[in-house]
Amino acid sequence: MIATYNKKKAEKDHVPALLIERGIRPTRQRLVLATLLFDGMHKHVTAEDVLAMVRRRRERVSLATVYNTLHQFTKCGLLNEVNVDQARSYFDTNVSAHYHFYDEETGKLTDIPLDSIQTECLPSAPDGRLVSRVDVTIRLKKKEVEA
Amino acid sequence: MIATYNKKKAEKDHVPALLIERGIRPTRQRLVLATLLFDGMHKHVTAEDVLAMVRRRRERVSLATVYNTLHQFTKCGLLNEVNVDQARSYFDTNVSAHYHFYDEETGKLTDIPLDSIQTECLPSAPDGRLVSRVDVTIRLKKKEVEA
DNA sequence: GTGTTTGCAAAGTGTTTGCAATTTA
DNA sequence: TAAATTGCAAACACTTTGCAAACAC
Repeated sequence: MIATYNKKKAEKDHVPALLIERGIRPTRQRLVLATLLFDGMHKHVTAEDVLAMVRRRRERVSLATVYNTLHQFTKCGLLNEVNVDQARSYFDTNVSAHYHFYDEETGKLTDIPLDSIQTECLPSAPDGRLVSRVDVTIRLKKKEVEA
Repeated sequence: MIATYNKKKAEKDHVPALLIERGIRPTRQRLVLATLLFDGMHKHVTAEDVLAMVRRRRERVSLATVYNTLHQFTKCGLLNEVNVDQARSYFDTNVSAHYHFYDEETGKLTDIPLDSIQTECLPSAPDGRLVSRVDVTIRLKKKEVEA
């Protein structure tokens, strides 16, 4: 959460560079999405969220392109996909190691800084596998008791 | 994983009791599913997996009923839903506290006993919320390097 | 110019639902 | 028999795909 991030400069320099240095062509659509997503604030977004942000800015990117681009950004490490709800995909602009609160009622995701959790004693990966990622999700429910 | 579980006895006594004591009517379909799922071996299944098991046994339960029943069983604590892949829902017959390896290539889930992981220092739930569950998934990829 | 990317609409996937017929207690 | 449950098929929500037009280098 870098509150005093210079957004204008980010748009002019960092964003195209971000794509180019990962071998992604900085097309108009990709720049729109990268500018919206990588503004210095961490976000958890769905494809529909992104489309809504695009339209709020009076830009035009199709839903198909939003999906394609989110997956490209994920593949090259600019985004993380978060699996908490089978019904929809969340993408996290915070790609550093951290975990999540997931509010089952509202569907809201919140970051938990890594140092709040102790994860030294993780078992090692079996046979010919490598650990790709460790996902920790603390699912939250209403305080009212019910099962 | 209770290898020497007496399946015949389970079918005759435990399975209907399992449903009745949770206020679920032991209909033919529910008994078929409960018998398949709660045979003493822990399983990670999708709705399609369950339907395939049903047919292998020459039983008849519709896909809609499989879904309804899996959700009922989940609601009353007989199953746990596992969120690892946005494309499909997995249900876990092991409802005790434990975590998972998820093989991103094969889609296979494997249990990790709780004591392999150290989770004392979890942050507490915010505001008016309670922790519903803590999900820990260690995602595995092929050993071959590729980002 | 040439290969890449886009947008649309159509297809696909897993899941849920409406409702008449069936089953359970 | 009254209420709950089932099965089918249609509806659904989200996501992916095929392909012609537009674009980037």
